Amino acid sequence: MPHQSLNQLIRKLESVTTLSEDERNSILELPVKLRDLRADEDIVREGDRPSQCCLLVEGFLCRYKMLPNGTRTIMAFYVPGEIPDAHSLHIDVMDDSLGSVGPSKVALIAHDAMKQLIHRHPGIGDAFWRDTLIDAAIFREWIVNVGSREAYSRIAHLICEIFLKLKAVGLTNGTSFEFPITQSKIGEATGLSTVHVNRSVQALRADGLIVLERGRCTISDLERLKEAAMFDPTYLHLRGEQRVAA
Amino acid sequence: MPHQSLNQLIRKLESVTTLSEDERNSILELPVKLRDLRADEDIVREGDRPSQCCLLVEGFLCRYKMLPNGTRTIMAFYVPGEIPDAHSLHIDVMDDSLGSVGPSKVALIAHDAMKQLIHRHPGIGDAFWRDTLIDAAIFREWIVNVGSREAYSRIAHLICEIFLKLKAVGLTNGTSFEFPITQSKIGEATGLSTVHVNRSVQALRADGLIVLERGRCTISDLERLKEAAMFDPTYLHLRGEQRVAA
DNA sequence: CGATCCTTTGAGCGAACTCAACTCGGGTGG
DNA sequence: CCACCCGAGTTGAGTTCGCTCAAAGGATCG
Repeated sequence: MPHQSLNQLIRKLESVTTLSEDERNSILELPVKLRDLRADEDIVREGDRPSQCCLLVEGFLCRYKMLPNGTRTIMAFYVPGEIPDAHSLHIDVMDDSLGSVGPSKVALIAHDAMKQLIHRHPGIGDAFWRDTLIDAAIFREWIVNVGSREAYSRIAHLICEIFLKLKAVGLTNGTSFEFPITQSKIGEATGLSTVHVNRSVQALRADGLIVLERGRCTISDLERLKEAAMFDPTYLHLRGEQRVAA
Repeated sequence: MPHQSLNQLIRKLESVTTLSEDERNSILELPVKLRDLRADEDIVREGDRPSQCCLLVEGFLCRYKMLPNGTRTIMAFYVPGEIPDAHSLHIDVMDDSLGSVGPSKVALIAHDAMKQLIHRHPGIGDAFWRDTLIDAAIFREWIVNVGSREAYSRIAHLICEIFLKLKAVGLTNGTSFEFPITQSKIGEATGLSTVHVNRSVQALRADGLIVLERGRCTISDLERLKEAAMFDPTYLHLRGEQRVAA
């Protein structure tokens, strides 16, 4: 029996491409191994040579690097349906680490199974590639974010992005959504100190843009939040319906 | 007669993968159209839907975005042999722009020709993918750079990276190399003001790490420069020989 | 031989940082 | 069941890194 987690993957891929009935079925036949993660648990680490991919089913993951001076930089957050280490199919050594943000569930898929699937369905391979390229576009936007926006906008931008990513896979409730990212992690992702993140979040709240509480975020005024973030959704390369909503 | 520019492409691909005799020959048969660029000329812009790829032959290119407030962020520099917009084969709309840094030469290759080449030689397709994935790894490292390093280290890191990229394709002369990037562009790439770049560069010079003059850079003490940059070359995914040198 | 772009220098300012302490809520073990 | 503890959030005060504004030297090139 196909695991339900694979539906998440299908929904994700369909947020960026079109899949045929046949392709959907083949995805559902992938053999997966479920794994529960506590908060802040690593899945793969810098230097590893993984032989399987990791499909996120529940919770959030993050990609990060440590500098020799001890600072951690988060370079990406992932939401259910994504396969953050799909690139390990082509590049052997990990140059960064992948860990859970809060408690999460992942489905592990052997590289061999992935390769067979892609070989039998080049269209699915294209979908993965498209997704990987979008990931790269997101990295680029993050360079802009940490490099050129002020604290207030950086955080606003991060929230806009996560909202749209979640919305694309149907995990939002109006403008409210799960948000297990602590302020200290927001800091590691935006290049700001925890203290300054806190003050900026308070400013965003005071301006009536967001409600941010333990584990959950609600956007009070999406238009003004996007404006504050100088947010342009082009880089997410969403398909028609999703794009309009952005 | 194959254009000499294609040898550059081969050298580049061979810095990250292995090519067969046959594959090399097919690359040399690609039809290219040469184009000369003045400094700061755009090749493709945000919103474009290119129908050709751009192989850099001479000079430097950069990838950048403009924010509504007028600031420009540079997200990557490219050196001869690279095809910065190879991803346009799979993603239709550009979400950023590509322009020359100094006067440069590029070879334009139609998407159709690229697709045929890749179709006939899946190994070359893999090489392009591998290269694209390395590009993504470089974006991630740039997030770390602008997000977590201080000005002095950021600039040192940028210089280490460009040095190794040039070295991988044989465009260095000892530790000296072409460097057409102005201080104001270093600023746009590191998220620093021109003035502060200048002062940091002076500090790097004073510490005896680099000699940076109009159009050329020489590294005086690579070890100490790497240390100052907290530079770890893993993310460049160079092959054996290159890696050792790093 | 101006015109222009790049680099350099000075001075004052401000965004974000560090350090330190205190609050709050949830979980755990005695 | 309560006491404690720990992680997350919050607040204050002083500091610093990097910014802005402004102007003055070099290159380089029609």
